[in-house]
Amino acid sequence: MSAAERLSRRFFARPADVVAHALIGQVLVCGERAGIVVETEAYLGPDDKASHARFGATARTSVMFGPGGVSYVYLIYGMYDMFNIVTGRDGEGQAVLVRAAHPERGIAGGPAAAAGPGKLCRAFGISRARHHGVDLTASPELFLARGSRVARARVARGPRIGIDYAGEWAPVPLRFWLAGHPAVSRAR
DNA sequence: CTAAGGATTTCT
DNA sequence: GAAATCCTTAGC
Repeated sequence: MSAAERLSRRFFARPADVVAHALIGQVLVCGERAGIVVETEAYLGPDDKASHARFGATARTSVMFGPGGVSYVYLIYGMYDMFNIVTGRDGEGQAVLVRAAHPERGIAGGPAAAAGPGKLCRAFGISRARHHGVDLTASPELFLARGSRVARARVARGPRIGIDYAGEWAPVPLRFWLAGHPAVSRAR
């Protein structure tokens, strides 16, 4: 078997909604652990009222305004890490949140171990302390690799979760998932 | 259903 | 400084 093909800068340099869709079916690798991405959400930049980028570049969000292909990991609700990938070009402030994965290798806890963004980080061992601001196109530990192709018809899309405060942006369908996969969040 | 939990941001 | 907010999960 040939070495896994790592996703390149070019892959991540596209708009967040394009990357979020294209990430479904790709392989997330963290050390010895790996799984197939089955749910993502796109955050389009400072104008997107649901995005952390809506306040501009702050101490927390500065990496969002760097080049695509870099990780953005933050803490939510005081206890859960969220794994995001910056997309687009330098300065655009776009990112994709990886919400769920199908465990493939090295992950304890069964099929549901990476169902949900907080559980995904725990299952893969992704932490803010060690994996924030990592270049996924260069890191030997944390990166994305090309998975088997997923037919477009199998990728569903709908509104993002937990962003009711985002006004006109709340209903915009920027969440993507593998249709019918058990690890995908239930819509609210 | 709701409590827990800590950081971030904005407001006074 | 203080307080409200928060892209969640586990446990009643």
